[in-house]
Amino acid sequence: MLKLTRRTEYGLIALVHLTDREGEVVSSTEIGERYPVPKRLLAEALKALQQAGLLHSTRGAHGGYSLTRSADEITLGEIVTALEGRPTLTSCEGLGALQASGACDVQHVCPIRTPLQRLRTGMWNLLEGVSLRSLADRSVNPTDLFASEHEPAAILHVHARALPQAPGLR
Amino acid sequence: MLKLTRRTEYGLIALVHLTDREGEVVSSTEIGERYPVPKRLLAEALKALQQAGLLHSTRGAHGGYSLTRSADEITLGEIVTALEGRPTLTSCEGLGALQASGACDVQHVCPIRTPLQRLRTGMWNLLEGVSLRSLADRSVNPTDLFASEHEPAAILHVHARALPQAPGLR
DNA sequence: GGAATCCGCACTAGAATAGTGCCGATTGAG
DNA sequence: CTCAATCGGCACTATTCTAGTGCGGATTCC
Repeated sequence: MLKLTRRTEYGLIALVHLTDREGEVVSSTEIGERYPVPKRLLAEALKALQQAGLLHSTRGAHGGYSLTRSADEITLGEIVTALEGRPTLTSCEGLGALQASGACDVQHVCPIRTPLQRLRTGMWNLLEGVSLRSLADRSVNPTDLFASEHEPAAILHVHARALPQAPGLR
Repeated sequence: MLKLTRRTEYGLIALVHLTDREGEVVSSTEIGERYPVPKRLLAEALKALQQAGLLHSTRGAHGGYSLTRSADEITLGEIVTALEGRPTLTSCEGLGALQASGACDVQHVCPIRTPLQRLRTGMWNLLEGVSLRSLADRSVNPTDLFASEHEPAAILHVHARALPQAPGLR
C-alpha cells in the first residue's frame, strides 16, 4: 500500500516538534507527553533518525535530541529514507539495486519496469522537494505546499506531448 | 512502506499490454503466458480493474479484456485506486475519511496532520498526472515522464535547494 | 548515589501480502 | 449439443510487515 508507516508518522511528529524548538535539546519524554504517541516507538523512530545523521543525541540527564542541520536543509525524502528505507515501487526495483544488476527475471519482457522507475523517481522528487521547515510551518497554505500556480497535470505533463530535455534527475 | 503491491504491478503489466493492443480483446491467459506472472493473481488484478470500470470483460471462449476508454483518458491514479484503494499516508487520514469526522484523537495536537494531507495530495496529483498511454509509451524518455522544464523543487516549491542526494539505498 | 535519558535486544500479536486450488457460469466452435 | 476456453467467485495457507511492549545497561547531570 502506498502509505507511510506509523513509525514514520511518529518520527515526523518529533521532527516537527524539534523544528519548533530548533537549537534546543528536547527529550523523547517531552515529545511523548505532548502527543498521544507510544513513547517506545517514538524512541525507535528517533533512534533511526539519529543513526541517519538527521538528529544529534545527547545522553544523560537533561539529554535529548536536536536537529543536526537547519530544518530548511532537511527534506522529507531524507526523513522517509531514514525511517523506512528508500521508497521503491516494485519488486523489480527492490532487487536489482536499480538497473545495476539485471536481477529482475521479468526484465526482458517486463513492460512496466522502466515506466515504474520513472514513477518512483517522480515521487521521490516530490519528497525531496519538501523541506522539514515547510512541513512544520503551519502558516503555509496547505495547497501551496505542493500545488503551484500551474495546473498539476500540466506540470507533470501527462501525455508527455512536449518532451523538453529534463534536468537529469535521478 | 511507500510502495505498490505486486497486485498493482501485475495490473499495470496487463494494462500496458492492453494498451499495446488497444481495441482488441485480450485474454488473461495470453498475458500470463507472455510475462512471468502468476496467472491467478493476474486474474485478480484484472477483475479489480474490471470492477472499477477501467476494463470491459467478455466471457466465454475468445473472451478477454479490453480498455473501456482510451489509454489517454486513464490515469495512474485511477489504476492505483482500483487496485489498492486510494492512497493514504497516515492513520489520521485513514480513519476520519479525510477531515470529515474529526475521528483522529491526535488531531488537536498533531502537528503533522495537515502537512501530511498536503503530501498525500501532492502524490495523488502526481499519479493523476500520468496517463496509461504515457506509461505504456516506451519511446518516451524516462526522465521526461514526470520531469518538467521547471526545476522540480521549484514546482513543488520548497525552500530547500535540493541536497546532494545519497545514491546509496537499502 | 540517584534520577533522567539514551541505547540495544528480544518477544508477541495482529494485519497485510503473495500465492494456490477448485468449481461454477458463460460463450464460441466444431 | 458437446467441448474447450475464459471469466467469476470462494476459501485456504504461508510468509512478511507492522505495531506495540518489556527489560536491563550505559551516560551524564545534580
